[in-house]
Amino acid sequence: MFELRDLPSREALEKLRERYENLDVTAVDAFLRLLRTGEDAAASMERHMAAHGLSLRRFSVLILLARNPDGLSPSQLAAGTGVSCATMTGVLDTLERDGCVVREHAATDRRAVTVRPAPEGMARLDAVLPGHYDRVATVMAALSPQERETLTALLGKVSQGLSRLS
Amino acid sequence: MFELRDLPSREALEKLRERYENLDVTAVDAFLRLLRTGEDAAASMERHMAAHGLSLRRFSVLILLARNPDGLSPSQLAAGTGVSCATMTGVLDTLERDGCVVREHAATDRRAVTVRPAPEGMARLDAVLPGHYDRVATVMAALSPQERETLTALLGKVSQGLSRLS
DNA sequence: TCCATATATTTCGGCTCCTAAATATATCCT
DNA sequence: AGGATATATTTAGGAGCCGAAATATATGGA
Repeated sequence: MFELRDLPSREALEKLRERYENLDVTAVDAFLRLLRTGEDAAASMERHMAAHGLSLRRFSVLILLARNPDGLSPSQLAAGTGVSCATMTGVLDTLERDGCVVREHAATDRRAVTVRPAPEGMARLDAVLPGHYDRVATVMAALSPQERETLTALLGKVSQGLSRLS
Repeated sequence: MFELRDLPSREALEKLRERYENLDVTAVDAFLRLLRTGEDAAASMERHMAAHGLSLRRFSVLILLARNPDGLSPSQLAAGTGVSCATMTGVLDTLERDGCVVREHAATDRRAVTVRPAPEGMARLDAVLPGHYDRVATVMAALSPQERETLTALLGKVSQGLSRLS
């Protein structure tokens, strides 16, 4: 048993290639490592957020609202954090229940809603951010400044590659 | 509005540092790029899997079972794919309902369950894998073999950094 | 004006994810 | 043997995720 959580070895991938000849070993290796590391990074952030009554998604919403104190619409927040409008409804329900945001009907367009930050939301952000930046610094301490630049650039190329799929 | 989905610019991060002096700009930049790319890669895979009646998690379970035709326990599958046992129960419910796996009580230990692959599960794997490997190759075509090695190595360092957090 | 079409948000049903608690079975110690 | 403890899995309850359908409101043209 060795796939995914324990990433497959090069030899295992070579063997799989006998069955699936279009399998590109170095490509799959890097891709699985990316999936795994991204998942672990997100899980680690999620744990820190949970200690302060937030989730990664609610945190992202509050970050956006901190920069836009006049409020944003649910659809802007959905686009800004990468989820569907239907999902954002549920996230905002939780944030509103906890007193982190306020929903108001927009003055001009009665279909639209304006979501504004509430003091509790900004307080949670202030409570969670210093520790968050500490943790990021700790994780990235394993890489030199030059290596961080390289990593950022290579991930950018992967993002470009992903956009070619659609 | 620019955070997270549109990653913040270097200037925006410099500005944030006035407020949070422990913010390490190159670290946060690389970390956010990692979160974003990992999420996009997973979402892209998820879409491909969905076209064949699978999810990323159910796919991972089937991959593990393909290499272990004699079956694995729910807890082994949970550990192998990185979720809790409680979550694995639900994943297996779906897979069993769809005829992709079979659950049997273990002969020796009546608490334990053995999950075995069923023909439908292996058929779905065969249907999904060639296209999957094609997609991975397409995404990674943006990187040279040398760059892929570098990316894998750098992500490995990030994983090490993550393990220092706990 | 009034209807068709477009837009903003929510609701609904299904899957996934978690922790904590419940259930069933093993095992170890006296 | 019998009871405490440990292990394997499931259940319960809450959050988040989606696409599709429902609801409410705007807007543009006949």
